Amino acid sequence: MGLWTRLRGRFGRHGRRLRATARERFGWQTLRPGQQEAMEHLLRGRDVLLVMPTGGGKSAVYQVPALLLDGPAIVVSPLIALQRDQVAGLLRADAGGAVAVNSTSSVEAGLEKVTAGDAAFVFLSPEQLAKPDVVERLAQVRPSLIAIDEAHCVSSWGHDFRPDYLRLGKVIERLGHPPVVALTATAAPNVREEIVRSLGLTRPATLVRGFDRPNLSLEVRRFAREEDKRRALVEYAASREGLGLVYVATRKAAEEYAAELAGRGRRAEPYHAGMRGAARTRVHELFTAGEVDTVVATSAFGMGIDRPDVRYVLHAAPPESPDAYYQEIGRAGRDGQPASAVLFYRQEDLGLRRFFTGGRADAEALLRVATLVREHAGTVPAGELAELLKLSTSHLSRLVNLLERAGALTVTGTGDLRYAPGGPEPERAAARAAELDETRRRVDDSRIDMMRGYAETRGCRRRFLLAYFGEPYAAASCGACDTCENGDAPEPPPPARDRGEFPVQAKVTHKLWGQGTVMSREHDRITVLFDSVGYKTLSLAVVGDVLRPL
DNA sequence: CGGGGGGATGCTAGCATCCCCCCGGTGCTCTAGT
Repeated sequence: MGLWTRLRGRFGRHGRRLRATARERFGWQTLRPGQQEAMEHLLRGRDVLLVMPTGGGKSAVYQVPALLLDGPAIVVSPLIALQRDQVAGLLRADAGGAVAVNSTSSVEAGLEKVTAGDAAFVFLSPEQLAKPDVVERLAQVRPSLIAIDEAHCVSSWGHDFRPDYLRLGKVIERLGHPPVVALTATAAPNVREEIVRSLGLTRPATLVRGFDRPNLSLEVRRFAREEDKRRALVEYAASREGLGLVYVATRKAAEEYAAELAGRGRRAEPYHAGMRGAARTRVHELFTAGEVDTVVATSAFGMGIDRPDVRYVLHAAPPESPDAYYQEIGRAGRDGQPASAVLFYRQEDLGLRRFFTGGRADAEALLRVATLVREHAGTVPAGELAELLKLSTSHLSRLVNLLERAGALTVTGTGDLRYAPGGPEPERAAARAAELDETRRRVDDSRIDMMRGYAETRGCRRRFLLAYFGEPYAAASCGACDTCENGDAPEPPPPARDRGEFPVQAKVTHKLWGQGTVMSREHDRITVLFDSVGYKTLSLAVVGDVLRPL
């Protein structure tokens, strides 16, 4: 029997086994096309990147195959609250046990449960997996697969806030690289690429499902004065029926808006990371039970919330990227009924975002780390180095991540630092590391530019967003955004046969900015995503000599 | 990057203007003390 025939035979059997397992162990009567396809890839040992909206059944994609493979499934999850919810869900099913290994209970006890074979699913944060002994214990039980939940965190948090996210690639290697599935609700093409690169996924099957949300109407209201914007937003939220979310930029604003809405007789609650744990839990529960009209929150509120009937998501300030914006407005209208996403926009509000992305890696600290590790022939425990340099461990991790990418440092299996044999001189390494950091900063900045582009476009907003995510949108007008409705939207782009030199998705090269990909095309300009500087919108009239097809 | 608060100045005794400084978002983990 030829290889192809055998493969096809196994492929067919997988489908039936998967559906049977889903039905018998979890009680799911059907599997959606994207789900089953992803599961089949995993069973055949292939890595998967799955982009699917929340509520689309992403968790099922690793849960069902895990029961058909030997060994426990490792699930990387960013929040302890999410780990708890997932474990509770699995314990209700006939799923072979589940445990969360984190600081809220004994790590040792959790690991023992895993080694004893009492857990088919183990949930951990990237920080737990940064501990060599934890990874060692998990390697011994030979995991069946690894799932990275909320995989966009690799890109959005890995560089500064939670640097252990950038170390997951090494962890996957050390666990023997079983099939890996990275799951996220939204990710632009370059974010997808970064996830794949950073996790070290090999030839992953990339599945993107359910991106457009036609029931979500899009609107931007522009203001010159903060005061006017505030009044308009409160007016909107106070007069609206149904459950709503208001996203604000600061904790203070969350308190103020919530108080103002409460003053207007609404059941409104603030939510941000500065509140006590119990108060946050309370708001979360009120929201889940539908016993509140509006939650006014910073970006802290979102992951793991699951109500299908959110009728509006308002933004008192733009978030740092269309990725974040789409994620936040995506929490509205999951039931398929009409819902609204309104951005209350002032250009000045982008300033705070620019401040947040503006932080650069300390060049001097990079050099000191590189120099010290090099002088210390052999390995240096990261903890000792952090103490010596008076750096927090997370700050040091951030520097180490950059120096590692610059080819200067390696991190040993026991978590110690070593200068890479044949690596560049510390000065060159530090300079290269600073450059890598600067590139990331430029790309982050360009995402803010794209957020501004969304807010200020006179074209169809839906087409703008979908183009940003690399999703073609054929219709001339979506009919459900403010620009389409009030007739501002200009002519749709030229038809496919008149695509000119730079069609969407074409690879191009720019004299200054190097390689890029055409993301969208209007009648007179194109937006290109460059590896080195991020998104740039270029006028076709003047692009002449500097841009060429690749 | 932009907004808000506080203090000093400035022109004429109370109020405007300026400048400077500070602040701003996401969570994990480990430890010490109740």
